[in-house]
Amino acid sequence: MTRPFQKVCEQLRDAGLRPTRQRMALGKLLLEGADRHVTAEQLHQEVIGAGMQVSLATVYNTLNQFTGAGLLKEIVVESGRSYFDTNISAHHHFFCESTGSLMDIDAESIPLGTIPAPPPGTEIAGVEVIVRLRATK
Amino acid sequence: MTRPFQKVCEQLRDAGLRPTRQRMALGKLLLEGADRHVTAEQLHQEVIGAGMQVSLATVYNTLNQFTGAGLLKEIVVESGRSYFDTNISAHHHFFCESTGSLMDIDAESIPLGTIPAPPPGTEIAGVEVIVRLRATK
DNA sequence: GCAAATCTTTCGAATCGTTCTAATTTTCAT
DNA sequence: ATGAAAATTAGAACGATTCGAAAGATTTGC
Repeated sequence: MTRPFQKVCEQLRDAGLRPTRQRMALGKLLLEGADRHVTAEQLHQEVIGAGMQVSLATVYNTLNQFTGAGLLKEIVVESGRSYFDTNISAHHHFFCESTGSLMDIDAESIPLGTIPAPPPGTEIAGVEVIVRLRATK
Repeated sequence: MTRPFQKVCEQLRDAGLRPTRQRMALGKLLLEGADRHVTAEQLHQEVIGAGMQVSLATVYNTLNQFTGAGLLKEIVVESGRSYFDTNISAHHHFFCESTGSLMDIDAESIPLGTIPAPPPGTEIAGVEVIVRLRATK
């Protein structure tokens, strides 16, 4: 039997992040199990609810570190709120403004034609498609 | 000779907005001339610099009203900062994270394949593509 | 093993962009 | 002109995020 959270631990080490108690706690919530979209506040509630002692500032720090290390993707769909996506493969999103919910769209589901050449001195870092939804009345 | 700002005035009336002094001042900056991307703070500086007396709160109110009336589009590319685009036709954007600058991409330049059907109870309100750029070193 | 050096976490305060509030001023139809 | 309705204002309030300094861990050299 392998140790339970060995994988998370390795992911952190590979990313150059020490496997501290709070990073492991957040890593367990984010890096195992199904893909999810979380805000810092949601994740803080969740980790507190699990009986772990982690400050909101550390949740922010950790989300930013994970994102910098490529373990998460940040998604910006509303000014004033950041979502973090545990699905780091290239893909797109539905965003429902009325409910604030995000849903993944596979990259292949929206074939993109050629992207225009970027301006001189820049290169393309990523292409994201957001399909905004409204509730039908 | 036609009166200079008649067109802006009509646009406001058509949108159901009274052509007040400050809305006219902002309308002149936004609704005539070339397409542009502005933040509330930038626009406030600009209108103040032009010698007009307009509060920041009014700039925010007006940007939101113009957006609601379809005279502007709001673009979200960074959490914590909203851009407003005077180009209201369907189109996409380059966004350079290092400089914070936005550039338009014609809708035809990025042909989108079929968009997956939206979840039940929702309909597509819009599709936006953001091509994120980084500076080449 | 142990202590020094380094990295992390923490909490509260600070900051940012934005919205709200209540009072004043402007606009428009009469 | 007059009065009702709408708009503007300054500043307070707000939520999300970041900062800063001190306290707490972890690693490294010995």
